Amino acid sequence: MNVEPRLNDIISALRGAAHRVTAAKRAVASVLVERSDHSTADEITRAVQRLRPEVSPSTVYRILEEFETLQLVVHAHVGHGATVYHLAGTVHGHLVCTNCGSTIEIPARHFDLLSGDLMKTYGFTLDRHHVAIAGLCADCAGDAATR
Amino acid sequence: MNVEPRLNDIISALRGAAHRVTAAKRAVASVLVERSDHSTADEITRAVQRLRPEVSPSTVYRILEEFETLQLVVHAHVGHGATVYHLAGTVHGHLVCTNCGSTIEIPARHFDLLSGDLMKTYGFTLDRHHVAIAGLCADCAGDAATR
DNA sequence: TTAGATGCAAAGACTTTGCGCACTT
DNA sequence: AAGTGCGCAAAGTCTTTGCATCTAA
Repeated sequence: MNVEPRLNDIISALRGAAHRVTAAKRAVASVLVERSDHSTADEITRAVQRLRPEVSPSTVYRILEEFETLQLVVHAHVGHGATVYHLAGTVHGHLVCTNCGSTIEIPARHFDLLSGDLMKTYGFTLDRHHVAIAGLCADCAGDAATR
Repeated sequence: MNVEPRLNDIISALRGAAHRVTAAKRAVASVLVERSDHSTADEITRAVQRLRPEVSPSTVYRILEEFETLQLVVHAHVGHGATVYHLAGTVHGHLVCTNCGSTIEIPARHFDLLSGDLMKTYGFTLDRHHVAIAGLCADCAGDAATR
């Protein structure tokens, strides 16, 4: 018992919002729960299709969008690649290496200072769920230095 | 005399790197110089075509890529939309409102603390040119509060 | 002269949309 | 029974690529 609760939370949220609970939604939800990391719509689709081969990509997109409006899921844009999705609740930022493409998740508290600064200076409300910072990861920076 | 210098700088950089100087590159360069703000490839293409209608979008993409490798231009990904490009030299970050889509340019110094923090904690080298922070601009945050 | 650049058109990657049938409620 | 959700296929947006031609050096 460690993934079940979240799955049921999602189902409950759907019912609570008077949205229908379908096989496709269950499958997407279970995939999101079992993959704690970020996934592209394509990765999610392929994982869902292992459970239910008939589910189409467009359905996955529609379900992800629905889950986002219910605040069950958040997405982020990490550089060139496709949009990535993950369950809400684990609020964090992303460091994306522009060289090797790897993504590091970091706790939201790293953005506390910046957040306050931007609010004070520009009245801008930073969205901690959605932050993606580009740069070089330690490995790639090292490579560059050695090269 | 205020746009000429930068245009010539670009031409010089091309020559210095033994790259060819063509009409299309001149047109892209002059468009980049006259638009100090960010532009998508499509906007740049349309502006270029006002000068030289025969220039194709693919050429613009290729030229932008070339200019990036020469560090004359940098790009950033601002949320859902297309990649935006601007001349290098004005190092800054971007605040992108997820509600109205507006972009605010902010000086790189806002990222100094975060940058040091990420380096210390993760060995991650933040790319100040490329940072796009999502959130709500002052107007949209106000609207949300009022609504 | 000749390597590199361009224009055009086609292909690609990712995402959205239209439509009729199926399934949840 | 009623209406939402789904699968499929087509369209859309942004970007890249192949190829024959043209051009800067």
